[in-house]
Amino acid sequence: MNRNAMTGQSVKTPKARTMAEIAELAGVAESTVSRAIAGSNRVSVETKERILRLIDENGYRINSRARSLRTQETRTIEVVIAISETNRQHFSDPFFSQIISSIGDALAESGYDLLLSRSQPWGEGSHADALAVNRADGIIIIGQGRNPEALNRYAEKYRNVVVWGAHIPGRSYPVVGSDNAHGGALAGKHLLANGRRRLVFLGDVNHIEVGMRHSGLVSALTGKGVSSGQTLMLSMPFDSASAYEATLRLFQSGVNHDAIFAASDLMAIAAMRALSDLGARVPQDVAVIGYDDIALSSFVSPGLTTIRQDTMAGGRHLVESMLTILSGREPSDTVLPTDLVIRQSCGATKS
Amino acid sequence: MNRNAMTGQSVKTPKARTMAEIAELAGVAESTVSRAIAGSNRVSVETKERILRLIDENGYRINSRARSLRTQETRTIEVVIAISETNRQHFSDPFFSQIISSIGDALAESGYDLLLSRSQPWGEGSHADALAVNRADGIIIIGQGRNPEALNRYAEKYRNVVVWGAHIPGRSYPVVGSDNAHGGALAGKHLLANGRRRLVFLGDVNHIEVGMRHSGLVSALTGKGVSSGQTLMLSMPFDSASAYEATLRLFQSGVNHDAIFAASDLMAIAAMRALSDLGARVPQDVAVIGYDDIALSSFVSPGLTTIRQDTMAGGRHLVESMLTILSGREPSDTVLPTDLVIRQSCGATKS
DNA sequence: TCGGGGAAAGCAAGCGATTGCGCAAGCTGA
DNA sequence: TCAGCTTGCGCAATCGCTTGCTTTCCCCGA
Repeated sequence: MNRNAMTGQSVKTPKARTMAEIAELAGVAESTVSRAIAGSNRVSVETKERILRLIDENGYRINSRARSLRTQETRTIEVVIAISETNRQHFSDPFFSQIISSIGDALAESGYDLLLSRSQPWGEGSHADALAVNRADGIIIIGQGRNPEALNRYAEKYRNVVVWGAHIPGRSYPVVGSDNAHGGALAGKHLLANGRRRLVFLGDVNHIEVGMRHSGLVSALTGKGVSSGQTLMLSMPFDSASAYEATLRLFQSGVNHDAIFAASDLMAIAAMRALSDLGARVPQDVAVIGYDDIALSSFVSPGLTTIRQDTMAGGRHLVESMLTILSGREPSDTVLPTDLVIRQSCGATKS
Repeated sequence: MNRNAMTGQSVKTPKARTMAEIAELAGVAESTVSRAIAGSNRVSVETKERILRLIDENGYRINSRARSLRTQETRTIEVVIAISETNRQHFSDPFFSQIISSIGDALAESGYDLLLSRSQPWGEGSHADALAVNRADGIIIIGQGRNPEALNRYAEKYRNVVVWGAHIPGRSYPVVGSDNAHGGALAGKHLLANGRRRLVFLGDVNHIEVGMRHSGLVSALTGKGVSSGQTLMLSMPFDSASAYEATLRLFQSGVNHDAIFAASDLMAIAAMRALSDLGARVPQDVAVIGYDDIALSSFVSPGLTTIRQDTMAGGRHLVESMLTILSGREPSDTVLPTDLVIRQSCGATKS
């Protein structure tokens, strides 16, 4: 540590911690300091400069708790990621980072701070819930998790809740989410168009959004000469390792499926690796299609064909909805389009 | 929106917003409510239960600003990611998510909130800096960025700053970081051991940590029969697209390098894709080694050999250092070990 | 000379919680 | 019966800042 060992003093110690101390140093009242900081023109230029200089010299910073207690706004939005243990979708899934990143950008533009939380206030700890600290102006929840009812009750109790997820009927909160059923259908049609008939779906269908992707897939397949028996649904957590192992086991067992639709790009990439380890070629032997379109998907080999979710737009819309609520108006739901992004992992044919 | 359209009432409106209102409802004083919430045994069990029930019924939540103003602790740590535009390392790089995730875990264990920030308070806006809002008990900074001097000045002025990055001599803050020079050397030795002699380094050497990886590489090569002229250093931003294009251009131009050392796994994966697009085989024609060991690296094909940084330990140490400072003790620096993780992208020989 | 008016700064209330201290009621034992 | 203790709760100050309302001072015109 280099804390000015020469003098033995900590050079970091600010001399003034409160506005009152700055006022004292400047020989003015607290209110004048407050106005100087706010840039009020009710303070003379000289006084203002003197005060700002003292603030700088002393490394003084406004106490945001006191400030927001007085002004009645925290200018903070809490963002919580609904990751359950059984779910196992890891926080470091780039899908989350992307959406958090875009939320962060949108919030910053509006002058809001982002409080990142990993606990789920609507969870079982109802007591902790009741006493939960009211630390933000609103809460943006990413994912409805596996307990949408509890989330629903939570949103009914507290206002200022906005959710990324599926447009569940009867919910009590505004939702921003992409059209999962359509995404699933797109994937199904693309696989069909490339001559695939014996499909595998990889993902936890109890996760609402994933379930909708699956049913979208199924609906695209019906009446197209694909018997439902030909489509295999492998329910599993949301992580790479599960996808890798499931794929490995499935294809080792000698089945002859010719396509995999994974609930996330991360899972799709892991599945491709499993196929490669088994000596199966992608896309010649097995086509693979993912979901999300994370940045990396264009840089794996073969490039991953996938269903794109516009996370950037998603983040922006979530923040927009929140600001709408905070301003007292009625927010609306948003359905983001899902697009097919064709790369190489399904063959190059356009659907 | 489903706000109880039947009755026209918003069922969400809590009836009591402050402790005083709860006290009123319960027929007790505010102090009693406060003690009931805190679980003080100076309140009778019946009163306590009555109060807690009212709290629950009314959806009351403590105002954390008022609370922390009084108690003098915010229980919040700000985490800022030092991403500059020129740098272009994107927030959604899993390296960041991993470290933020582990910081979040460690903070949660200690009862702290995580305020995620993307602006750099030590940046050029010195005026904004002086007036910066003091919203957290401390600040954890990920990466020293490209302006370590400004960061140094900032840390000199304010206390409670902990940084992930390189152990720069003369810095005024505690650092947690991995041994980049050693990591670079490990990569160099591994490539040499696999018979590679004409290396390419991909990364922005003005980024301090990357620079140290590069010099570690160079030092491992000297005296090993590799003339420095044989090693190419390609300075570029921290993102996949740059790495892809640089690799494509380099190998299209007909050079015959036989190994790539990339400053991050994301870049390495993009480089592999470029090689694959050019028809070069990894590892037979060109070996590729990355840096970070993100989860995905074991799921790309071929598996990416890389230098592992222990981000989990990193997050924990960062939080530990911060708590040490907050408790008034002297924090110490941490150097995390870097390990070689051998997969397939350099050939399978152990070094 | 004096009053009006405007600029600059101060006073003090109050945001919503915590907490040391004080007080009343009830119980115990002498 | 009453001092003394325990139990349960209320009073009021306080955290650091913002802001409506005054106050002070100075300049200027009548």
